[in-house]
Amino acid sequence: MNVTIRDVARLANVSVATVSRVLNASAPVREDTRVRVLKVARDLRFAPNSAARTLSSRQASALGVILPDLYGEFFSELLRGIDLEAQRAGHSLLVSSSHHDTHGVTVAVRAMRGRVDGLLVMAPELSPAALATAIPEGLPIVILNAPPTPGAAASVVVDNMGGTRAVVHHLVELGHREVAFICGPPRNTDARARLRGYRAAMRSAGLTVQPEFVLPGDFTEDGGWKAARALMAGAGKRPTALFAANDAMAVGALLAFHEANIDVPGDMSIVGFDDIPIARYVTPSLTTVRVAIDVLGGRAAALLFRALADPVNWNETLKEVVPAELIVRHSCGPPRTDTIR
Amino acid sequence: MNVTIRDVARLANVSVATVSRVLNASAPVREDTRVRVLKVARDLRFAPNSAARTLSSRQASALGVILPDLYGEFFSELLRGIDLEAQRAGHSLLVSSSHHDTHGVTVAVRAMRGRVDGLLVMAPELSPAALATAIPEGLPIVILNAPPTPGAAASVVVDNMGGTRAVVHHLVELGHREVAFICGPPRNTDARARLRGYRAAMRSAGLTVQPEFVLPGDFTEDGGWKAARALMAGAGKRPTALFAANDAMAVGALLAFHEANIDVPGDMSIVGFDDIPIARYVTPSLTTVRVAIDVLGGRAAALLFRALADPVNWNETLKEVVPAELIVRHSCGPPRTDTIR
DNA sequence: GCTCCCCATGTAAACGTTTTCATGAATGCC
DNA sequence: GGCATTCATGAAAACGTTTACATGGGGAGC
Repeated sequence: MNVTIRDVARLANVSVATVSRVLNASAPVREDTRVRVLKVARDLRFAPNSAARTLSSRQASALGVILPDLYGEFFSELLRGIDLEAQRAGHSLLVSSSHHDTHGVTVAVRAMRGRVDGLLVMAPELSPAALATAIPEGLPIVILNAPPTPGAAASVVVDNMGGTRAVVHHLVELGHREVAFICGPPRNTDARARLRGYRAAMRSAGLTVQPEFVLPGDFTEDGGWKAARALMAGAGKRPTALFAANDAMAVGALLAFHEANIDVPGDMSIVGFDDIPIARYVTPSLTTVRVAIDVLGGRAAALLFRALADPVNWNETLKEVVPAELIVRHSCGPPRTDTIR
Repeated sequence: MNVTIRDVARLANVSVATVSRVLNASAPVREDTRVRVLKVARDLRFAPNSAARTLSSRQASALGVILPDLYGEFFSELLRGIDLEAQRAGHSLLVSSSHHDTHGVTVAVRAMRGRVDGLLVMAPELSPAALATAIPEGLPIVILNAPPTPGAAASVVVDNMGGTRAVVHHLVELGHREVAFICGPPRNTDARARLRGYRAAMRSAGLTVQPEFVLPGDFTEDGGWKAARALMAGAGKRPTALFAANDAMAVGALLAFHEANIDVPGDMSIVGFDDIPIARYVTPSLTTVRVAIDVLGGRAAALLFRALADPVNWNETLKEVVPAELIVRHSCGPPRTDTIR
């Protein structure tokens, strides 16, 4: 490397200890030596070596973020929320994505060992047990969108149940009886919770869910498009409303219906989930469930900082639920009555 | 921290050097001791401390990424491309965003000192000179979407000129004479290049640009929406086509016209720039300029790795241009003729 | 059977900080 | 004016690795 604290010390005629004290304000230093050291440091464009500092002080000033993917607005919003909170605390972000299986997560976690103070892990496709084996001891961890895992300091989850209930309620109030659902990836925790919520809400509304109205999906636009096509190709009765487990799929479905000249919301009502930024800009603007994704990320980071600040008490795992609120826009309406059709 | 290489060495009855050799395969080790060490390491769930390793080997196995922001699909795509390439090389990513001014970039760069092997910097609002003062010596740097900066190993830019030329050409061929333009942030390099490209292409098509048809914008959906509103509120003649400097603004404009019952592409043609994933899913699907944003990121990372592998030759700054290709979808058509109107 | 060499391993010195402990000077107290 | 106390500073030991160098043993070549 380049210029070290030794160089600064030598040129300022002090010991390295004093330089360190000046730079970190960790102990009182006489004013004149302070300015002298500062001047030399600036002249030399000295920047402390973070690796050495981390090693010595056992403080990395960095958070690790492990994500399953980076595709789409959901993750950029999440990351944005985390970054904002981390930056406020003067921490950097170590990001690692594309980890779908236990092995991938394990490797990513290992790579972060020693360079982060804590971990934010989102691994919606891993079972809590699998996740538990992947995470190291001795490092505070906050789990995103998954139930509290043994060994984790905290977890923050979205109120999928509340959100789905609100959606189904809204559709039923509009008069819909036949509501189809596009699932997310089969092993994704959020996706499963939303499917469960949909089923439960339908049941409690006294409606039955036709098996052919539950369509497979994968959280991508293309997946939503395909599901909508499958729905249209279906032989039986067509539903009057379609509930997609996330916004990306809802947007894809919107396109499929548009291509098929099926009017939304006239002939088909569509609802999404997440309220990604683009949701209000598609036509018709998407009725969806608002999850403040950036807030979700920020909350998680804040929880992690709390665990960091007070290392004693994170044996009691705490769980936070981020609210999910129905946002009514223009992609839903009453079902067209049969007489008109 | 927890278990160190010393613990492994002691339990395996070898020296720490041997453990290191086994774990890194950096020198031949007898097979039986190798498996013994490996077994102990696994039993102890040993994970080497990255900070120590970095300090000692002067190899961080990490790349720093400095971004102006994280909002929207552009950045998540960029990050995705970078992450993919970095992961292939076994490197982690240190991400820092929200740096709009020289000071912010300087701070971010300092925080990365010693924990990364190289830097990927996107600071489109900084002048090359300002950028030059912010970047440290001795660290390979690749600049994204900005001209080569003194001190940088390489830069990769988008072919803004080619892209804008193709757009204007396409519109002119359709018969448009009055093409408005929504600018990006005034100090953003890409935004400026696109504005320049638009003006140049209009001129070479023999068309004049009316001053009131050049609208301020900020690269956000809301900015595009506002610009479109301003256009509609304008007293004079209305253009027949609108070219937005990025997709997000085009999407916002689309909404504004939809709200005002102005048919796109019937009454107004719209073009964007970037081809973010959502572009094909809005209605009408957006004609735009495809910039493979993930490829852009991947390319930049690859360039950085090249500079890393061969530290001798990056005094000759190299520049790479990512092509920009017109993608015709459904948001453009011929202008409605006056007689019909 | 002697020498040479190679191979596996150990020893110890980096790497660049922070931090504990020691030291000496200056100050305050009686 | 001597003694306790505070205060600024320096010396040196961590922190957990990697790696240059040293060392010993065993096999090959004659």
